[in-house]
Amino acid sequence: MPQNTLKRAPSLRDEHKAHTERTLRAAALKLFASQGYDTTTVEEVAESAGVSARTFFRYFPTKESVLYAHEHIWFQSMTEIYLAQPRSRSDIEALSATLVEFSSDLVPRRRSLQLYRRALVSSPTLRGRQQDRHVEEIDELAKAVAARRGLSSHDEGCALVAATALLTHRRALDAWLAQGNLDLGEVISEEFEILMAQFSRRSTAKATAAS
Amino acid sequence: MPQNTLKRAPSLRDEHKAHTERTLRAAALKLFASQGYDTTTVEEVAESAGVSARTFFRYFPTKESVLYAHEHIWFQSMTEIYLAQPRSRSDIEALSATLVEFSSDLVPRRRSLQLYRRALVSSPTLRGRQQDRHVEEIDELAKAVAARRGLSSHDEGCALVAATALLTHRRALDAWLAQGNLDLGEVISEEFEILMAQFSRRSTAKATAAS
DNA sequence: TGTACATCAGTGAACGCGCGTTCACTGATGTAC
DNA sequence: TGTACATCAGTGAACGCGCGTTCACTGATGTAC
Repeated sequence: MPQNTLKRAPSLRDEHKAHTERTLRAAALKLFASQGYDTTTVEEVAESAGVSARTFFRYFPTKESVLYAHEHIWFQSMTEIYLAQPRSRSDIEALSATLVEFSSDLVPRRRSLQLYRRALVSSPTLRGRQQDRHVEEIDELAKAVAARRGLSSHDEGCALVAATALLTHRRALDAWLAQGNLDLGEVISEEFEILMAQFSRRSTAKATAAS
Repeated sequence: MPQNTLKRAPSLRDEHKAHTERTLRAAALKLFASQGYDTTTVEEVAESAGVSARTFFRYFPTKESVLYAHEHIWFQSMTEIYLAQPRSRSDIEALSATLVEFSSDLVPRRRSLQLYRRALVSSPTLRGRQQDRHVEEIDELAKAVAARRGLSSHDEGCALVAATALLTHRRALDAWLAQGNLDLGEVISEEFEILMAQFSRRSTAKATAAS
């Protein structure tokens, strides 16, 4: 009973297990990206990782789940950065700054993000799950915005700001993944500039009229 | 060969066919909403419509497709309303007005929209497809925004405006469907007010500081 | 260090399930005369 | 109006496919002594 599961030297078995899991994840990501998610069978992924299909399901309850790990961690740390932004910044400015700051965590993961993106394009099912994560993220971020504003619960305004910011972030991310050698921080920053410019249209309209 | 498929008095056969299709659509929507999409089989839908499963696939190539018909029409007519907005309005204002104006087309469809919403909640697959339609809509709307601005092709600004507006519209629609007796036009109008208020945060911040 | 037993990662085979297809057919509706 | 044939909506049965589960097993790693 005093099984001591908390800390233990990683035994040979444990290491082997971890290795199998990593290999399966890598094989899945690679195949899903290159062949398409729906057209790749679990059988193929398992084979490519050198194990049987049966073993795949010992590691992952579903075909999808092989793609998702520690997705919540990044979001939590992003929220912390947001709440540490100086009060002088507006919500949108603070969000922009947060996401720019956070971009350094994303840059090293570029290759995996690209593969994941490709898998996403290939499969409506996957896009459904992605959509669900977005909804969760909007909700969490809305709470953070509310907290920064000193509200006890998040109102529609907070939700709209959160949703718009994440939308903008995603577009920036897509552009960065699609193009060659861009600085992610800059891309995000510019994307937010464009967004904000849309809401001071009147001045732009004037400028157009004046020209 | 002169088959004359264009116009013809709807024969008994044709009417029967149309009736079967409508019955299948209605049965599917009802069952998907009440039992969940993924947990309802094509078999059940067919049975509920009084035909065999085999017949279902004569009408619809996939289980999903039973839910979708004339989705493109509404969007096109919305675009027309948008382009007819007075030039004095900013893009966002024009979009808000357009969607408010268009809401009268949505009100009579409330019941079906509600059922569809419920089906959507039950299934990631369906949300994936929904997401895809959103992407298409953003793209089409972005073109309209570009046209109104006098641009030949749509830039990132147009896309962001379109995406944000549709996001706002969807949130308003959700609220309207969830709640009791609201006026859809008003809900949309208010939602856009809230959105625009988020981007003049500085004044709000001042107000907060002054209090 | 060595032996005996326990645990547990990995496996093969068979199965259930629901989507979607293929084949061969029935019977009602439509059409030609 | 009536008869003979053509068309076509609907069907049952069998099948392929891939996800995910269940069962009974093997063999390597870990542990107790």
